[in-house]
Amino acid sequence: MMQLNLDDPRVKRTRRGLREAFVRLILKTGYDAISIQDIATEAQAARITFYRHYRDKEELLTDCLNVLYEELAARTEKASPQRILEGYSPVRVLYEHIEEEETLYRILFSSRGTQTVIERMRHHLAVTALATMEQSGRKPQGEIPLEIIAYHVASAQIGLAIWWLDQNKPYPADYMARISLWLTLTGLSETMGVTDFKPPPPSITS
Amino acid sequence: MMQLNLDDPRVKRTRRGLREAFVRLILKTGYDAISIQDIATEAQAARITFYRHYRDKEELLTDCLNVLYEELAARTEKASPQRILEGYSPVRVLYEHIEEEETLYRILFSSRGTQTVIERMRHHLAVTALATMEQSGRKPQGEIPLEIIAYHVASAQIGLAIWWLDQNKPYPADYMARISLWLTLTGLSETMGVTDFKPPPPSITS
DNA sequence: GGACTTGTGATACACTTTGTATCTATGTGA
DNA sequence: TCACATAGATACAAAGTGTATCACAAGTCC
Repeated sequence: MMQLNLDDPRVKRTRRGLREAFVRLILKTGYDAISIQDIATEAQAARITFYRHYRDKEELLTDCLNVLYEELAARTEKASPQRILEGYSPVRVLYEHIEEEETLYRILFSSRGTQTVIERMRHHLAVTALATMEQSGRKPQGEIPLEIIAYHVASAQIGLAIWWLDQNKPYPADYMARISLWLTLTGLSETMGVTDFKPPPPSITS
Repeated sequence: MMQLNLDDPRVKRTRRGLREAFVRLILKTGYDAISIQDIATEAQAARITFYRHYRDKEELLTDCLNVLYEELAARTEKASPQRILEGYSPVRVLYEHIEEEETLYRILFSSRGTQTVIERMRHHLAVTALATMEQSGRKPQGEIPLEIIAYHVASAQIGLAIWWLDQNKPYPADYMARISLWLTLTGLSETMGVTDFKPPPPSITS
């Protein structure tokens, strides 16, 4: 592909048009059903123009979603340790960003193919955790919905396992399983021996 | 598509052939590069045979990976609350299963398109968490690698956010952010008021 | 403003892939 | 062995892909 000058206003206009058209189409018909021609038509551009800018749909999608990563990364920078105390934790930044860019995040998170299986596994782990908690007959601090706790746990567990395999299993499976269980049970404060900072148990009102 | 008798040995043979051929090809060239013809050829079948069994690649992929979910779900059933004490936690089952079916899990977890962006976000959150922990100057219990803790936290946080959006935001973002932080810090034991059971801090030797 | 450069649009083409139809052959179970 | 369900071979229309060429329009620079 010949190099285009990304500062040229025509290039910027065209690319933005393609990105926006793509997002509209994904929301309307879903990723897989879209052809290059569809994107070009929706963006009121020639099909060949698409190929001048992107190799395929995948590349355009990445271009669309990269802004999310960059924005999030930039904002998270500012969430320094001290400011966590004031409520500026990276988690909060994440949630705020999702609210702002909800459309793009929906596309990002919308399960494509493989994802559905992971999703079902996570759901299963969550349901299992939920059952265990309900059987214990205890009530959570601050009336936190058990469902949330269950998905927190399941996400951490599946996610860590994915990381582990991705890293080519740098530790024994058995060791990982024990750590995973330990971390979900005791949390960071205990693990890191932090006693000075603890947020209040969250409630939906305060 | 006309219904096929899944008990017919010819059908079973054909489907297994297609599944196995597909897995081989994915590992060799990656999902996207594979055409239906490729799969049929690799499975030594006619292309039309593919269409008799699956609507498209996606459906075949799902068929390939469903066994993972079903196996995992079946095994997790057996991990009752009492047996967690003996080490039969759902997490352990997950890790063992991954070790057994490593090839399939690799395919399942291999990032397709959208996933890479989520992956980068998760990585960023992990790095942020890592930096915070390092700045604190504390050592974790039992010498747990900080990297693992970081990815545990990041996975839980991203995962819970995905769930939240998926459920159409049943709680305010602010509330979710506070819960997410609370859970990662304090863990299940404290949240659920469980004091009677705590596994020992994991070490790589024991 | 005028000349030059660069990006876009229109058209065309070869090629691949898809999804279906039709007919024949072969394996399966009663 | 016979009826039937499934697989293979071949063909075809339709859609999509990726590239080439040329004319035109929009930006840039003096």
